[in-house]
Amino acid sequence: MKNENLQKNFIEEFVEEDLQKGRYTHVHTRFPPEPNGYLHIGHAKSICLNFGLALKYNGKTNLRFDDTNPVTEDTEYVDSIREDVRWLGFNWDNEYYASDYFGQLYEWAEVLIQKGKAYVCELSSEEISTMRGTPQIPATPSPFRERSPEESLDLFRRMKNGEFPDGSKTLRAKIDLASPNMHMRDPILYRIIHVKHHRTGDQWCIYPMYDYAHGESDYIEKITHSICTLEFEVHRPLYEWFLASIELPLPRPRQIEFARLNLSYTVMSKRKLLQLVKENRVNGWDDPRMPTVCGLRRRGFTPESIRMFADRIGVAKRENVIDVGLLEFCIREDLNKKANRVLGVINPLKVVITNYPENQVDELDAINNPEDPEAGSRKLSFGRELYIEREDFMEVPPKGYFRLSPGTEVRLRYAYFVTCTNVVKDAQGEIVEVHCTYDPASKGGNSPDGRKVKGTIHWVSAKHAIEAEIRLYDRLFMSETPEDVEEGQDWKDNINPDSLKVVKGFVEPYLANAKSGDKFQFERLGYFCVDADSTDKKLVFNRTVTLKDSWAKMVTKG
RNA sequence: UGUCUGAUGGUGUAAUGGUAGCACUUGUGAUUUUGGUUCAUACAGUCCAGGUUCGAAUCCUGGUCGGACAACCA
Repeated sequence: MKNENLQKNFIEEFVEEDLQKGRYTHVHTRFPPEPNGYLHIGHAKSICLNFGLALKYNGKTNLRFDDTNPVTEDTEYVDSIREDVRWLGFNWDNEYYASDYFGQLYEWAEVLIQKGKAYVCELSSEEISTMRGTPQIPATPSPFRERSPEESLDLFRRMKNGEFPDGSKTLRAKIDLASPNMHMRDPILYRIIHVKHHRTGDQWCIYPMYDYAHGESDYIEKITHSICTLEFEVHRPLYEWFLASIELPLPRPRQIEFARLNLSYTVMSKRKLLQLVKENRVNGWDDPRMPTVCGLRRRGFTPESIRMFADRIGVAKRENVIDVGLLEFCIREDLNKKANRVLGVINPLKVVITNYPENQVDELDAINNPEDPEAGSRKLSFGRELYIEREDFMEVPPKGYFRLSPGTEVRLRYAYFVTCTNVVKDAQGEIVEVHCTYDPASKGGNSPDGRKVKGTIHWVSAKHAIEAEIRLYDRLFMSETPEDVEEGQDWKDNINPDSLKVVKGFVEPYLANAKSGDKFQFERLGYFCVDADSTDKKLVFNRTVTLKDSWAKMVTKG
């Protein structure tokens, strides 16, 4: 941890240099989501970066909603974004909306027109597009390009006043039609959209484009470092052109780009995530298989684990694909220290302890968390009839199998040594019950004669256990790179049909009062959390992640 | 076949002209009342070719390969 903090990423180096050279006297960042979708783990990287920078350099961070397109945006998203950022553990210094600046942005647009740096264009979007040229061939000038500032100003004011229909006119910057950077070929600043805005209502019918609005919003908020993803690198000259052309006094914000997060076995684009939701491939944005912040939260991830993840993946400019295993590592790492251990059986097999008295019940001590002495201990009830994991019994065990099989002795965790004496099968030959004898002297899990057993397995008392629904989640995609597909194939062909299995299991009574969001380690199985669907009558658990399983690995390797 | 940008173990990320390090993954071993945790240990890397230099991952030249960009989206 100490080393990681000493190690500076390239953005921190820029920041320190800027501070040292006196370009800025402080650090002020912003996280600028568009309220048209839910935040995902990629946004979380950006959030940790922006807020982390402010934390590290004693600066500030704004939450700014980039709401310049009323067609796709909604307050529903504003609320979820706020909740997610807060949940991740960050508090913004100011909450702003690009729409707060529509007045100022409009005034500056007039300034640009007056300076002869912008004009009202009456070309349709198709015409603009075909006249834009290609990277090698320059654009052909709009016939309206040389129109006088006075005429443009008049038209622009009338655009604002709602005199023209959608799409009939735009305000364009007058830059460089031959620029190899397509963004400099007279980009659009304003378009006409007669749509109610989620905050400004019907006050405006012209809306600024991202390139124009973003940098000026940064300037208004006195942002020093405007951090964004790599695809905006090409936009930087434009970002700077606007600031310079309006002749805004220094200091101006500095845009710095970093490589967005890609995760193996995951799709991250908003469009694709929306499609998964719309087509019911998942159960909503907060489906525990989704890489959304709300999905991860429901899956049982902690804010700490996500911050740790953001910390470990680092920040750089090169394209990257992070192994989703790292995210799994982070949640295990965090939950290993925090989650209380419990016994739960998700694929039950009945066990009868034949030499255990019919109505006897033992109360046994169980440690809540060996990693945390403060967590204390609890009592476990033991009875004649139990459930164990079906995988923990094999009639014909392979070499190296430490668990229960005919004639072998294992430890029931915190309880007794038991030896399998008999197997009961149904007509189909399926094992329905296993009979064991127990050694009363081994109470608690140790034999006074010092004899050892290789295996320790978990169990629940049939009489005391609570039934629960267990949702076993696996990766949503079978392919490491779901978007890479053969001709004629679709990324959705890579969806894992077994990404969710719902089973009926049994858990110890200790969990009767568990609340939505509570997290536990089911010993030897994994980390589980109580799902929001859980009720007093019916417990529902989500499997967040399995434990590392070196036996399973050995088996698959053969 | 334009512009911008990048290239370090399997995956990420450091080293800013001076011993290529860290994490995850993987292998092996120890400990263990979770085949978990923890601990130890091992494998494995500078895209290529030239040049500058006592010395190059780092600087220069030329290649190669990857990514982004031609929405009235952000």
